[in-house]
Amino acid sequence: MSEETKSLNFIEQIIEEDLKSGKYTEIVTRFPPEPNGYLHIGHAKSIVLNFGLSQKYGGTTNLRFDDTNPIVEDIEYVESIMNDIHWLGYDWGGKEHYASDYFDQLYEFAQKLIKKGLAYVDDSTIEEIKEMRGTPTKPGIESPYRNRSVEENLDLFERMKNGEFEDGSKVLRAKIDMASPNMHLRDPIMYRIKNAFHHRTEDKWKIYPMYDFAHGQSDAIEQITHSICTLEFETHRPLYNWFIDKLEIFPSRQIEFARLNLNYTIMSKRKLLQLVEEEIVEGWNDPRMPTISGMRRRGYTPEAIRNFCNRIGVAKRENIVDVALLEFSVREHLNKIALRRMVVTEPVKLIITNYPDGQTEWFDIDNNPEDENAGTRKVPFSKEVYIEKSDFMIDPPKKFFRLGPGRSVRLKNAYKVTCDDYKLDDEGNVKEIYCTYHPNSKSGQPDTSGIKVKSTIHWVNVADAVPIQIRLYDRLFNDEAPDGHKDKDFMHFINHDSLKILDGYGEVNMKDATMEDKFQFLRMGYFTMDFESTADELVFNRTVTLKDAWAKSRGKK
RNA sequence: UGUCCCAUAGUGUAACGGUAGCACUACAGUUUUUGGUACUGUCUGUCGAGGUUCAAAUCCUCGUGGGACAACCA
Repeated sequence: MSEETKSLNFIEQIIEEDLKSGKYTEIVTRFPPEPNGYLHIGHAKSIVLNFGLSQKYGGTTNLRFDDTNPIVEDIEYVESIMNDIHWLGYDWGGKEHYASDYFDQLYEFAQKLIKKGLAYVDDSTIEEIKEMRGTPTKPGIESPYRNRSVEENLDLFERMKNGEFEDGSKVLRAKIDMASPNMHLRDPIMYRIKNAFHHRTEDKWKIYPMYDFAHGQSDAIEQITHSICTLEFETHRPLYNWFIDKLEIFPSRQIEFARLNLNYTIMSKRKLLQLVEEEIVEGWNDPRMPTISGMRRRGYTPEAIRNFCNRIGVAKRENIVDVALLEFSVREHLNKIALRRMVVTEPVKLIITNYPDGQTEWFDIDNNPEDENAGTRKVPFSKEVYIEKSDFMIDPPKKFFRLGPGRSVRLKNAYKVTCDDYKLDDEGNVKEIYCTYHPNSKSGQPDTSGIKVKSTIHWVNVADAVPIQIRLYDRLFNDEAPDGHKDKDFMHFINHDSLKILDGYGEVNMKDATMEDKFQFLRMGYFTMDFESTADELVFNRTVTLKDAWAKSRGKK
């Protein structure tokens, strides 16, 4: 709430001016997805922007499905989209809108333009229209059908609607300027004939409006004050305004901002679909996908995604945001809410030779040192525990703080132990580690052992260890800009080691985990329970690693 | 040989004619029973050339670089 933190993006500035000048007393924004695919993190930016604006300034945000192309759209997508938006924490007042709700109104708008002599039916083929349009540097030429009479146009247009003509045989065009330097003003197509089944209007319509003759008009009908879209629609704006002007409808204002790009990530719906179809990933909700559903399954929280979207800002310049910022945003949130648990991902058995056979101690351990309200849990400890394979080295370098022959370490919340010996299996891997423990180093009590340790490691009691499948996800692409190469396809940069599955053990409390619970597996990262978990084996997805100075310094060598 | 948009540390984003700041990253250090967290510090920036002005990241001109536009897609 402090004054000095007030720094507005350019859209907020526009809105504040409109509010201050009295142009509007409250604002109406909209989020207008086409129901032809799943939402991804790029959509999240738009959602957070639009809903955030109406929350901040007072007003509403409509959810409107831009369903003007029945060929590619489906009810399945409208449901997933609504689900994702709700999960992100936004609500659209219970009633979603559809461009298809306005088809009758749009038809009347078109008739109005025809009557004004500003629209005409064109019988040219798709190729002819393309040919006559010219190029950005060469003016187009006018269609021979351009000067039909109002009566003829009205009649033809009605017959188009009635289904008298074949797909592609006619279109309705706005009569503007075939020589305009803006291609979108060269008599843009308003309606095309499609004998297709629409998921909502079913067989009612044989003609469907194009984006340019549906979007702005829908905005006007809903009295959207600020219609926020991405940069590629910039050149559509003159047409958007032309229709408002000629139709004399509510003057929504289109404002464009730069879409989100993330390094090591692709955002194109088409390419994401390819990953799904070629089974590079398991589906739209694969935890490696940048889709909302994928990130949810990966363990991201709505808060983290919202914070990320607010942090990246809104501007008009092209940008490529570092995924590190996304990862920071989840860690930041998960650090505060995730319960700590001890889970060993690559188990090696550690046997405490001087610990009494058959004895078990139960320690009270904090669920989350960052949150005193998180309470404690009881964790058993006895003679045999599992520790992480990577926490022991036969011949450790001097910067290695963990266990090795003759070295000591603290078992988290338990005792300090000193390694006396180890045993290898047939392949030369460490199979068992033998230690003595120091009873007077018991956690929570004055430590009189005199033993110095350089690190504390996590462990899991063997007797009641819970088998856990651990899915470690890495980035899907090895290249920072997988779709930014002219000579190489993005598929060339697929990281084929993006999923590693391990079978580990969790402390006894892991039995109580339920779907989508968030944990920090101590020293390993943040994890969430996957819906593929069964009674026999719990499955956990790694959302993100902890920052790991040790791993990083090793990686450099 | 078009029209439109854009240009600030490595990345993202502020500064609206008056001290170039914030976050992330990277690197150092302090604390730590997580090599986590927290905290401290360091490195690094106004695309170029002119002009206007007491004063320019900001306004103007010209360059340079990047992007969008030629679906009966959105």
